[in-house]
Formats: sequence, C-alpha cells, structure tokens
Amino acid sequence: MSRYNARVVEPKWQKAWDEALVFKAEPDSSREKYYVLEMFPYPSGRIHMGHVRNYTMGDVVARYKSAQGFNVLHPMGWDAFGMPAENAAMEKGVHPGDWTYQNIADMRTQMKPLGLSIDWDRELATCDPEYYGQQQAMFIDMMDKGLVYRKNAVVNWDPVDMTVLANEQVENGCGWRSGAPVERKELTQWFFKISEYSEDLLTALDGLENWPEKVRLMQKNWIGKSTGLQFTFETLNAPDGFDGLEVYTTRPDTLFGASFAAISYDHPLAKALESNPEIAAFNAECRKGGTTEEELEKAEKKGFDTGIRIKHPFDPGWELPVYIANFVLMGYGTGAVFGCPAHDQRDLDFARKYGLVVTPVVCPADQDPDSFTIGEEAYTGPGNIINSRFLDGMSVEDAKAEVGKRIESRGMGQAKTVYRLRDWGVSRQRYWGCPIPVVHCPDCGVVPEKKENLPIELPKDVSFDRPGNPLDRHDAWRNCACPKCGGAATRETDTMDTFVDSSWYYARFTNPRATTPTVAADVEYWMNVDQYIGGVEHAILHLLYSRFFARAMHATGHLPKKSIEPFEALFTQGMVCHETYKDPDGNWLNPDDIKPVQGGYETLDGRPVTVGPSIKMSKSKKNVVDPVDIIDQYGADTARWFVLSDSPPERDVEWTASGADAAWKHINRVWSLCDRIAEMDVNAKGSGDEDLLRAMHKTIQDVTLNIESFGFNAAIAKLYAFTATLTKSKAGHAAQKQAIMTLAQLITPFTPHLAEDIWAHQGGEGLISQAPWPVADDAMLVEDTVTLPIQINGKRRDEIVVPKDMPKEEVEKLVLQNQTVIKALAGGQPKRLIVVPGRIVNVVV
RNA sequence: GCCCAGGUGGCGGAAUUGGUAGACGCGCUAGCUUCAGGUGCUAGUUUCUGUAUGGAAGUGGAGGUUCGAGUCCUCUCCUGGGCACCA
Repeated sequence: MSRYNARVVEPKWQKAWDEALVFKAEPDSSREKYYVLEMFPYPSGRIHMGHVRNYTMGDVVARYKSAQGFNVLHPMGWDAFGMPAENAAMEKGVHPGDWTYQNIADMRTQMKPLGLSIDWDRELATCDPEYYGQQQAMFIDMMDKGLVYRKNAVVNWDPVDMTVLANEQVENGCGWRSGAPVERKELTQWFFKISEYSEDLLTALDGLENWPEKVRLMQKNWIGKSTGLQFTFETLNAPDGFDGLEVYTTRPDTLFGASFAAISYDHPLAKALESNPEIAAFNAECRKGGTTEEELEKAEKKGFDTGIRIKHPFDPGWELPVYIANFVLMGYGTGAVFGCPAHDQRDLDFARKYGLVVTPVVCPADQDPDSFTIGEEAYTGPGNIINSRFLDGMSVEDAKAEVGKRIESRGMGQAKTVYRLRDWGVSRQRYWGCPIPVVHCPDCGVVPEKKENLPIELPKDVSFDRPGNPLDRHDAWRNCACPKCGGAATRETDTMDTFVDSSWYYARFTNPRATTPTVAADVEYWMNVDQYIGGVEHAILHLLYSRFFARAMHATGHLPKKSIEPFEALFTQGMVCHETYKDPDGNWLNPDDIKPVQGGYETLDGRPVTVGPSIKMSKSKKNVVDPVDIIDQYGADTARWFVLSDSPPERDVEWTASGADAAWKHINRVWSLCDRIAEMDVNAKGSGDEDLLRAMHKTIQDVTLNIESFGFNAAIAKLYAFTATLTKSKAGHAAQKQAIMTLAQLITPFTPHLAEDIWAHQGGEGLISQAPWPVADDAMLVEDTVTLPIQINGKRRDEIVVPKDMPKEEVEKLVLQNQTVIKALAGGQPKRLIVVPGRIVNVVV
C-alpha cells in the first residue's frame, strides 16, 4: 500500500497545470465566460488564514464553473498603495516601493503552493505606473465630465507634527506619534461627485438580486434618502445678511412642538458670530476631537445660546432661541435644524440639559392626549397630532403634507429630498498613492495634466525622516510647466484615496496590459464579474465606491452600459478565528508557545496558560496560525479542506489544530480508499452495487446543489458521508471504481491535488482539472418508498413506511391502524388528522 | 450614538426555508487491532428520569401566531461587523 505524500504530489500537479496552461484565460466567443473574483489582498508581506479562506472559496467556484464548461477568468492582483508602506519607511528606513514589491514577491511565493486556479499572467499591482497611469487618465476624463471638483473639507490635524492624520492614527483623540490632542482643520480637497448618483445607486440596489440582502440594506441606509421640507425662519437681531435661517426637517408635522433652533458650529452664521469671543471659544471647543461619525455622535450634547431669535412660521408672536450645537452637522441638509424635543431623542437630551420646553405634539393611539407626557424618552412612533392648532387630529403623514402645503404656498420653502451620502473625498496628503494628475498654474489656475504626459510617476528619491508629505518638499518633482500656457507651475501633491485604486481593478483584469484603461472588446466579453467574494467589512464603502466608479467609467466611455453594476453576484465571507492564550503575567501567547497538558495548556517552560475566547486572528493578540506552516506540515489540500469545512462560508470559522488534523486524516483515508480499489481484481464481483451507485448519484446531486448555493461546509459533510459509504461498500470493482472516480471529480474544487492523483492512479484520461462535472442520473435518485413520521399533538411518536405516491386517504387509513395512534386515541376519534404527502403526519387528539 | 448580522449538545456546526432538532467533523467512553512515528477499525455519545419497552424537557431569555416554530411576529439580553483618511 502506498502512502499519500502531499509534499511531493502537490508541486507535481501544480507543475502539470502550469505546463498545460489549464488556467490561462483567453476570450473565446464560442464559449460562455464566467468571471470569478476575490477581493485582492493588501501586500502586507504574509498571507494569513483569511486569505486562504477567501481564495479557496473563489477557487472552488472557479474550478466548479470550469468543470461545467465555462470559460473561466480568475485573476489575482495587489491593492498595493497605502499607509503601511509609509509606516515601514519611517520605522525601517526602506523605500515604500521597495518594501511593497518585496512583500508582493513574498506573498506570491506563499500563495502559489495553495494550487489556486489563477491566471497569473494577468497579475497587476495598483502601485505599478502601468496601472495608476490609466487611473490618472480616467481622473482627467472625469474632470472633463464634471464628476470631479474641489472644496474645503475637514481633516484630523496633528498640531505638533503639522500633519494630517487618518482616523486610524487618532488614538483617544490624540495623534498616535506626537500624542497631541487632534484638531479639525479645513483643507481644500478633491472630491468625486458620487452624490450625483445617489438616487441611481439606491434604486439599482433592487436589481442586485444575487447580493446578500444585508449588504443591500446597509447600502440603502448609508445612502439614506429622506424626504422632508426645507424652509426659512425669519430671524430677529441677527447680523447683516442673515435675515433668514434655512432649516431642513423630515418632521414638519412637529413644527408646533418646536422649542429651539440649532445650527452647526461650521454654519456661516456661527462663523459670523465669532467676533464674540465666547462664541469663538465655543466653536473652537466643538472643533476639537476627531472627525469620525461615531465620535461626533457619542460626544456630549453641547449648545450655546446665540441670543438670536427666530419667528415661528405660523405664529409671528412665537419666538424660538437659536443655539450653536455640536451635534448638528454642516454636511447634511442645511446645517441648521429646528428642535422638537418630544419627538427626537437628541433634541430631548439637549432640551433637558438647557431647560427648554418639551411639548408633545404626536399622541400614540393608546394614550390620552390630555395626560400624555414625555419623560426621558422621545416618542418617535405614529399617532394623532395634538397641541398643534390647525393640525390637531391629523395623522403624522397628513400633518406633514399640510405643513408642506402651507409653507410652500407662502413661499417660505419647499419639499426636498436629501441624501445622507456625501461626496467622496479622494485627496490624501501622502506619498504612497496615485498622484492626482493636476497642475496649479499662477495664471491658468487648476489645469489637468496632458494625457501624453501620463503617467505622472511618483519620484523615487524621497525621505521619511520628517512627518508630512514628502511630495510637498520635493521641489524637482513639484515644479513643472503648465500644460496650458507652458509657464512655471507646480504639481498637485495630494494623492488619491486607495479606495480609488480598488474601485476599478476588476475591469482592468480584463486586459491588464492595455495602454488605455480598458479595451472595449475585452470588457464586452469578460464583464461583469459573475461572482465576487470578499469580507463583509467591505459591504458599504468599497462596494459603493466601485458601483459609482463603474458608472463614472461608463460616462467616460471606459465601460459599457451593462457594466454600471459590475458585480452580478456578491458573497461576503466570515473571518478566521482562533482561541487566545495568555501567560500568568497577562502576555498574549502564540499557539506555538504553548503545549497541551491535562485539562488545558501550559507554556513551554511549564507555567499555566489562560485560554481566552476565539476571535479574529490578529498579530496583536498572537492568535495566528501561519498558512505557510500548515502547508509545510499537512499540504495545501488539508488547509483548503479545513477552512471550508465546519462553518458556513458567510460565518466566522474557528481554526483548531484538531480540525486541521481531521482534514489531514480524511485526505489520507480517501487516498487509501483509492489505493485499495486500484488493487482490486478488475473482474471482482460483489454485493450492493446498486446501493453504492444510488448513493453516488445522490452525492453528485447534493454536492452540486451545495456548491451552487455556497454551502461548502454542507458539501463537505456529504463528501465525508459518501467516503464512509464507499469505504464500507462490498460492491464489485466496476461500481467501486466508478464511485472513486466520481468522488475524485466531486472533491476537485476543494482538494484538487488529491483529486488529480486519484484520477491518475485510477487511469483517468488527461487532467481531472479539465474533466467535465459529473451529472446525477435522475432515475437513480428516485426512491420507491418514503418514511413518514407520525406526530401526535405535534410530537413525534412513531413512523410508517409507505409507497412514495400513496394517496392521502390511504395514508390516513394506515395511520389510524397504527398501534401508537390507536393507543393515543384510546377508542376516540382524532380531532384533526393532517397528512402532508411525503413529509409528515400529525394526529390531533 | 446610528446601521447590519448572529446566538442550536462538552466544541465547530446541520436542518430540503413552517414539517422527524442535533447531519458531518472534533472531543469523550467502551471494545478490537499492533502497522510502532500526526495509528487503524467497530460501537456509543443533547439533558434529566426510569430496571426496561419508555417518559419528560430542549435551539440566549420572556410572550405570541399555528395541527405543527430553530425557522414567522413582539419585547429583551449578549456577541461580532461597519460608521466616510485602515485596507
């Protein structure tokens, strides 16, 4: 009996695949294409189990579709710009580019042994000028189409390092390196007009039938369409030019419950009042802290009474105070709101703090309007309008319409739809990103670079010994000629958000070496991505930006109309987790630093180990298992098999040493099974051939359906079961050989190396990677009889075996003759008898 | 704070989408085997109860709809993901 040696077998078949160009993707109009894409990795330098899981899932789909006859495109690339390279440059003194390309080389070396069915000829990195030069060309095209503009926006500013900080670089409100409290600072920045597509991005979600419902919902909420009323209050004692205060509200029905107005500290009126030192100080206080929405929302509600008053639109004698408040955002609506504390929690918190009136104006149906009061919780549900003069008695909806009608007829405002979605700020004050291809000329202003001058390459000679953007201080690179007038000018030193890079790489894969961003024939053939797979953490930003960018690429002639939704189907996979370990001093321990002992673990030098919960593998918690070690130890097939077994792909999977062991044992069991069958007498007859083949066809059907529906763990369970059936089978050689060959085909997407080896060992023709997918024979799936469970009052008590198509009446008769049923009825008649054909019987006594 | 998921044996999880809860794997228990090297094989394994055929309970918690609920509805608790400059 021969043993299975993954270390020899796996490289052997990988070489065979390479030589036969099995995964090379070429357009072929005679065949239907299938484009499988996994979210490309950031080149950190090491692959991790999350990558293994992601790319194995994609590989299962790619190999399965290929076996079904599709012309499969399955490429790989690198999301190669970003902050870690600059951090490495600062910490280790290496150039970000050198660091990145070395990481790419390392990760490619680590990834290849997995045996993924990737067309490596299409590999790309977003930091290649060949890639980002085309991105610059599209930026210019988008400028031409009016999809790009500049405006002021706030950034996190480190006042000590004099540099812009990413949200990630802000720790507890302070800069991560300097430790100085972070301030919000306005800079002129570049924006993409994603908001122009708000409505389209929203309504098109309905067409994304093969996206997870939760992702569509998250995007819908992110876009945040709301219909409301925008109108102007007349102001009293306001500075010149502020005769009116324009507010936006989604609750005009609560207008008679208003007790104040609040404006953002960035509102022009708030700024105009800054000559008052108290207001200037308050606004400055509000500008402290980071820029994340979470931070803004969680901040304590603070307000400052400006002394300005506004008049209620329906009662000239009714005046309301105007506050500057830290919870009103300038970026949404008009940056000013009226507050109705009874029916909005933030307004209520604010009103309680500043002692403002709380008048309920919507009364829930089950409450008495005369006694209904608001405590610490605002009432936001439906009801009838009260305390609101001409609105009293109306529903919320009717009152909204009535107020809207009256405001509009008086010319004070109009209904307006607004979106929460903000334009996409793409400026980054950093070196390691795609340069924005624009020149600032003292005479011509902001001028796009000429396309023939692209790519605008990053200069290589830069230093990171000081904080800030090295491009700002690189005069030789920065100084240039104006593309328009030829005079002395300077380059834009902002680079693009790395989300731009990842917003179109899927299109570039269709022809990664082209001298235009895309080539019409190639995108026409290969687009769209039929199956996109990646982490759910990208559910909003990356996917929304990609959807926008595809639209922008269509508008600029780089993608056909059909590709404005580039991902036909999306699958979001879970993370790979592992237990955590700590020594008695509370230090995190790597799984390699501990050994199992009675009832737990201890450190290698014998100290007790505390076992913590299983959480996402991360370096900081040291709960990582390096895929490279696993592949060295067990082989790629074991790693692939294990990451797909046990947990459903959309959920987190826990990596356990025993689980990896089980996968390895299984692979060896399948191999010895193959070996045993190969050594049988080819003329050997046995018993149970029919049963074995029936089980085989059932397995074909089950595994196929499970792969189609991303039930990889369930498919694996079926494959385990069939392996056990075949192991125990006493069938003759012919049936057993057919069974093992079919089993090999069914495991090809999961453990392709083992499958190839079985195929070859059994004398299969060619490569199994090029063999067609097996088809279940319907005749072999039909069962003659069916086992019906009998429930009495909903509890399973017995079962009967009946012919598959026995009429209901016959089944009822049989059920009433059943001993358990007779006993339960005790001579009486059933109250009800429910027979669900082929499923279940329920007797109600 | 806001948005989105998920809670099922000792553990990871399955359940044809309202029809036998616990498939498959791990672990554990018992037995067989002795190939010495990440053994292999057989049987058992939700909990409680009973000598037993059996009975009762059971899918985070509390209610509800239904002949029938892990699955649908309401409330609630806990865990995870995202929140626009991490990728």
